[in-house]
Amino acid sequence: MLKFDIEKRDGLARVGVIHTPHGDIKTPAFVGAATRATVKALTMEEMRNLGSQAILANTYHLILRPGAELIKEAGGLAKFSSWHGPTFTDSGGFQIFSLPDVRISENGAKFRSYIDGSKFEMTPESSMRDQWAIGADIHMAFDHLAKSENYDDMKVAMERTHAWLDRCVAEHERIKESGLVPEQYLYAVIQGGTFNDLRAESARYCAKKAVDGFGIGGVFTADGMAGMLQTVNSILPENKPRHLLGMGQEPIDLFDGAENGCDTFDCVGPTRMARNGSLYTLDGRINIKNAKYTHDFTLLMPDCDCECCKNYTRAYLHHLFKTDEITAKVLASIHNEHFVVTVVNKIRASILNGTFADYKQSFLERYYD
RNA sequence: GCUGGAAUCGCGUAGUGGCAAUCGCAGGAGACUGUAAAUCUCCCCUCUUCGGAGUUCGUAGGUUCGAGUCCUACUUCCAGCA
Repeated sequence: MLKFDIEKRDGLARVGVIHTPHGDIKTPAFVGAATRATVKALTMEEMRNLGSQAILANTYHLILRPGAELIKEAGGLAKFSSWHGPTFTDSGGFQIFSLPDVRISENGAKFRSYIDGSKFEMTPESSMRDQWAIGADIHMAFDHLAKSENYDDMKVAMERTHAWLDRCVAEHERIKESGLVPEQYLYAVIQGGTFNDLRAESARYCAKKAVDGFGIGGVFTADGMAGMLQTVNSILPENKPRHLLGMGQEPIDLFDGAENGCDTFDCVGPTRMARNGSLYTLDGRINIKNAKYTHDFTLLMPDCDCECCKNYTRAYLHHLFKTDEITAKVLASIHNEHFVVTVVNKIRASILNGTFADYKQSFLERYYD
């Protein structure tokens, strides 16, 4: 069982430590999205320097290239990527269900590689085997995402996710008992969309399973998220960590998530925003490509102690983006990733010292005007 | 000096008798939440009450119902020959 210590609680919110074979994660924590075993535009050294505690890679992308077995041969995801710290893998369910030509059955999903057209089939069992081969500390169960926000589609997706969870747990246990691999852990994934009754049902179902933690999936908008998380996290057992899948582009998601009992987050938003020139500041996101920054010789965000903000002006960053220099994306990614990691770290500190509500209010008021 | 060729929105281009007129770049703005995202969308002659309205394709004439497209002259540029 994955060891998770809770140091302090404040309502549903909690401060804790997840002890993984590759090190501790002080929670709440923002986990870097390293889909193809890299955080786009950043080296692992830069990720460490900006304060990241863990990364999350994607099983779907990695089985297409370079293949799960190659990562196993390299000694696992942490060693292969030189991250060396705690790692997660997402199951690939999210990607597969967004593919145009995918054939889904009770057994799993059939699809073709977008790289060379070769045929693939992903099942709960294959996802578990691939995740064990990739060797992240924490795996996500292979889940089924609904085709629409429609209630009936959501219910079908949730029920299939539950059926697949049982198969994931069985396969996970089977591999674990073979005793031939290092310690790895499994999170169940909760579905149910925007429907609280389905979310509650999904949480109750997953809560009973022999898993090490929970991923909360299928959230596409912050609307209603806080209430949904209250429902789900009130049901889930307290002593296991909860990961909010894919949310964290908007700072309010991080506050709402932590406040309502989520321990870790991952999101591609910060680095994608960065590559597209949208940079976080305490006063909201700015588009550094805008003409008004041409002569702005102030630092990007003076209150920030990342490598970008300690050294470079807005005018310089503007210039790098306008000339499409690679360093534009590097510096912007360092900043945005540091920004969200730091926000969550400060949320942690504020829960510890009892100032969370004040911190949340003052941050959000300034950020969103 | 002669002979050919070319002049189209900031730049480069498409357009050879019937759309303010193609595409790219540059420029302006927006989007992005478990990443097939170094991506995508919109605007980009002028004015606009966003329905339209006006003025355009080196300059000046001409032919034609109609000209960026045909004819003449001029101007500028390019190539070749002197």
